[in-house]
Amino acid sequence: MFYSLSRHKLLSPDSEFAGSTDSNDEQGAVLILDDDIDVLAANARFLRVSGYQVIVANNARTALEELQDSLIVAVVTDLRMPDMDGMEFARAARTCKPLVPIVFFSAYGSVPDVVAAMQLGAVDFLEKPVDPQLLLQRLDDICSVQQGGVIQQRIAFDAVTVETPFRQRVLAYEKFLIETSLRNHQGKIRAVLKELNINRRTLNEKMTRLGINRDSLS
Amino acid sequence: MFYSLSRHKLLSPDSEFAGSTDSNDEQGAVLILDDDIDVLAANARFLRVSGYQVIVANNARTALEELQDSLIVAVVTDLRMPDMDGMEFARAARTCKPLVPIVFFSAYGSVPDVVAAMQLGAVDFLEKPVDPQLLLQRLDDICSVQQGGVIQQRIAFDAVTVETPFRQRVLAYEKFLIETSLRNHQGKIRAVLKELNINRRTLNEKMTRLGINRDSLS
DNA sequence: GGAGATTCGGCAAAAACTTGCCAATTTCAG
DNA sequence: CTGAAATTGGCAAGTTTTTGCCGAATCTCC
Repeated sequence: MFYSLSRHKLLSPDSEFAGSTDSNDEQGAVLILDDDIDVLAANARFLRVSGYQVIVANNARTALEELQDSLIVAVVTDLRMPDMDGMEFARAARTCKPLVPIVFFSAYGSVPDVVAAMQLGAVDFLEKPVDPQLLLQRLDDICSVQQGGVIQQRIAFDAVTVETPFRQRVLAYEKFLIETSLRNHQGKIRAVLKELNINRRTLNEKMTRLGINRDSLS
Repeated sequence: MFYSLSRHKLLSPDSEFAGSTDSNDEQGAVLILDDDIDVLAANARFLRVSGYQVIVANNARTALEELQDSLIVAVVTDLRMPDMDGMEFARAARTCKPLVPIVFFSAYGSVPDVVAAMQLGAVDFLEKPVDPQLLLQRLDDICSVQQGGVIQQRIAFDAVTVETPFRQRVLAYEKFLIETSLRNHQGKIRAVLKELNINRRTLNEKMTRLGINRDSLS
């Protein structure tokens, strides 16, 4: 349904995957989105002091641009905002970076809000005012490629795998694994080889067959 | 880490998967757990009238037994309960049926509660008093193998696939797909063949290689 | 500008996987 | 208990995938 497979060639639409960084490699930044500039600044400062690269935005549009242009490993966003709210933003963010972990926070989060956010693939939902320590904790979790990150990936991956025959599902999964690994290592084949523990020649072959392009991964 | 792979033989510990039914096949029941017998009865009646098979339980222990013994396609549980609460119950349920979709409901659900439930893989979280129509709606969604169900499956599947080399991940995924399909069709190879659109002989081979046993799937 | 590291892809042998055919077993409804 | 339907597995031919080897094209860091 999403892949037209002709023997050896897997033609796919362009897919977009982003993953958490691999700790010891060079890292990307955390994107914080909040329309309240004071809160925004405070949180950003705290995270910076704690060792994170931080990019701030006080409106969804700017945030989406940053997401597009910069290497973002996690997004923290307010839920209530004028114009585009956190949920809409997250939806938009998902289309360009299906895997980026998103943490919501809100002062008036209702149960349905939280459910919706989580179903959208949020990693967590914090209550405002945000406890900096807690936020930090969550980000650390995320960056260690744990829990949320995984669920995140799944959701993006699932979009491809419902109602598709076995072969194609497996191929899509292989593609997903390789692309994710590539992202996690900024396109370094060497690192992917090591992480996936796979023969170099085989990886090349698969990439060709699955139509994976080392460069086209933002 | 979970699989010791020796060339052609994938020796695995026993794995447990359960999935939503495949609509037109014979169906399982919905398990409702609530310590308030009146509410329990009301909801059960409503769902029965709406065409569902319903099994009720007013404590977690009984519910777990039912989950073990009966074919349950979805679980609806209260969050606050004496003894074992909904969260604990869900955790226990996950160990024996990692994939069964669980819907929570609670009168006093706080944001952290909801987050925890969703991270545990809940499909939804409804507020009490539960709107019967809404619950029905949700169950219909679940039974059509949509959203939640998928996320559910992923979570269970993930437990196996973090930090494992490529080959094994792919094999584990194949195994997962086959086992899931088997479950969804009560072990009918015929149906699996059709659903996965795979050669009969190939399926047999894979099952042998992956150590899948048609029977050992509760 | 150049040496060493990294990545790519052609080729061909080896290994692994898929599948049709056929017969044996098992399951299930009467 | 009996026959049809469902499921399995041995074999062998046909395909696809995996890999080692080698040389070429790039990239990276003095």
